[in-house]
Amino acid sequence: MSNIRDVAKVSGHSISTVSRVINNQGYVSAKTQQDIEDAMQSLNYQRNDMARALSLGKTSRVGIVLPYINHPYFQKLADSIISAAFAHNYQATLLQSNYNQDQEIYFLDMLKHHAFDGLIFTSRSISFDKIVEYQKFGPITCCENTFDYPISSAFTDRKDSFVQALKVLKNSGYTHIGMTVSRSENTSQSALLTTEAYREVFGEEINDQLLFRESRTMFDGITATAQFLNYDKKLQVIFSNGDEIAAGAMRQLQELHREDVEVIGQENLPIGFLMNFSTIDHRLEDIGEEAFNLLFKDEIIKKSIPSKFIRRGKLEDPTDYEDEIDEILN
Amino acid sequence: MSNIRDVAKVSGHSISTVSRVINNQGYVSAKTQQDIEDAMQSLNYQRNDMARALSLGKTSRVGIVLPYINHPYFQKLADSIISAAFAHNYQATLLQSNYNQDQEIYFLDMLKHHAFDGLIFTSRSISFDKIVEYQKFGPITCCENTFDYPISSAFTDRKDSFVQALKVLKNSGYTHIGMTVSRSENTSQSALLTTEAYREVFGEEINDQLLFRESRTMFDGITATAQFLNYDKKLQVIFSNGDEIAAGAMRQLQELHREDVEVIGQENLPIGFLMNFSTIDHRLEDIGEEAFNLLFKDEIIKKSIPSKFIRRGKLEDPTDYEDEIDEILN
DNA sequence: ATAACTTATCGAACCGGTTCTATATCAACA
DNA sequence: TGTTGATATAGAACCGGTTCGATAAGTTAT
Repeated sequence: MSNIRDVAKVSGHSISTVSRVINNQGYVSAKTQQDIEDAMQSLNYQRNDMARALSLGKTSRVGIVLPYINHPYFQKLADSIISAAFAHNYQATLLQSNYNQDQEIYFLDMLKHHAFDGLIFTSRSISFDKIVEYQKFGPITCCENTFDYPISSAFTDRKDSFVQALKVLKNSGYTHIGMTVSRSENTSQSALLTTEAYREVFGEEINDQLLFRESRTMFDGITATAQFLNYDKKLQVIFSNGDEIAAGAMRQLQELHREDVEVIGQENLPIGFLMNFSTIDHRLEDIGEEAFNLLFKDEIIKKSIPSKFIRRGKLEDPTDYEDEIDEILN
Repeated sequence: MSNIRDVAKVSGHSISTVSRVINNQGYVSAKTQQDIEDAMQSLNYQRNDMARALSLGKTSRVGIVLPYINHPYFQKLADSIISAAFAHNYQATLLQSNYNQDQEIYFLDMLKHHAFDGLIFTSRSISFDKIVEYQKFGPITCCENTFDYPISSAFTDRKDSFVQALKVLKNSGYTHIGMTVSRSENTSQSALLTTEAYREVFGEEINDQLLFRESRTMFDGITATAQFLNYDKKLQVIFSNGDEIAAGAMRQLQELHREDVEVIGQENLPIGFLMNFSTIDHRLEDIGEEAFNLLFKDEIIKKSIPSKFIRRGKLEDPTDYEDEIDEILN
């Protein structure tokens, strides 16, 4: 494998001139250009991006930290980050943490070691303080509310969107509501926000029997549905923490011939359209794109993106079917 | 930012000795070790992985070329490659091609430019010859049959699995079958294999009205279903080219109250379980893992992985529910 | 006593780029 | 005719690691 020095030698020009030819930048005469191109050709020269990265102090790569790669929520978010990165000539690498703190710190160390130009946390288990501590090694943004911490972020106001959806339910006269929430120790506290929103709208704590914790997969949706119906035969709504959980709930309701129960999911995945349940669209496409764009801004910016309640089934709004299809396919 | 030379100077030892301490390898006395660690501490030294990569000639990264990031098939495949890579201390970067040949060549050029140690094609639009041409720049594997080309690969024998599934249908007395196939110009020719399998099992060409081409999303499943039923009211089976297409078909069948029609998907995604249709599991987890492992073998290896027909609905087999859940969740 | 190892360390070369500074030529301008 | 600015090129320093070869001291075996 030949390098820039070989090309310089063979072409009879200097290294810096060869560099200028490679980068097509600066003054080079037509003849010199030709000499050098001939030399590159005959030596079968290929530039080395590793050396380039070292010299420039820039990798053109960002890391995306996510707890689970095979989870629809994070897949959708990661997709939008990757697309935004690609549009700016950056490559993106997926880093699965399993919500393991050591693993997350390992990824932060990769930033410290210049393996990436920046890091995006879609979710995390470590504290914001830890992230702040690592900011001196490179830019970091989060896809969740970072409150008073000096960390750029793009996120939806989850509590607000929960309150809105619950108000729709309340106004429609629904009172028997079961809720599923994610891992309670999750630092993003979306579990906490869910119960807070319930309290705010209905003026009381949700009954513990109608709250299903640690919900993550469609099987949790199945289990939760069974639990709710076992406790309350008059159940009217299942408010779940994700479309895949909602899908599990839908299936279980069909199994038990309780299609009268309304289901609400989150994230607006295609399955919600297929199985015809309502969902809260947290605009992950926008969040991912923003999270990338904020990475290289000089100031700390926090961008709150409004979510959208998509009503289907009995809650259905008169909406344009074509629009909805476009929405789902992006 | 301090470097290894600074550490050497401050600690009063040589660069090579510092390097040995950093890598915890080779002879270093206890006192020297301490001196150097103190110096690293006081200088807040952090190693630079870019320089390391250049010096070692190894990036510890692989690229995964896939046409669409937000497609369940490729997501599942990419997940398994990323996991396998991570287990071997490699990072993986997703490279979306949109089946654009220039884009695919751009990714091959990245391999040439040492941006990756290897490249995995989950699917492609360029010819195998082009891939062979680039092998001199680094290892490349494919997730499809590479036939006589000297390219390592992990794949399922699709035609064989199609034949098997169709035989099950034939033996059960089904004859009115609609089929959806992917983009016809797809070099992986899975579209061609589908119609070949039909011919082999039923001894005749499939009726063109019962063949839906360019099928990719659940909306294609909806459209195809409408087309099939419009042509043949006695339709019994929809044999689709993916679970998301099958899901669209299921939804449309429900809409039209034609739940009597059986649907067969491919890939064994959770949605198949949720909506209760049969599917061909092409073992993407195994294919992805193998595709990574083959990357760094010295010889060309082609690994055919048997697929599995998962019967649900009217085709259901007595299977263990628990096992199935494990399967879906991995 | 000396050969043969093991342990410990250093210096220099190397990986392959980018970029700053210096130098030189030539044309245009006053 | 000297000054200025654009064009063209070279050389060296720099980015920050790894590693080979040389040297030397201490230990063990014969």
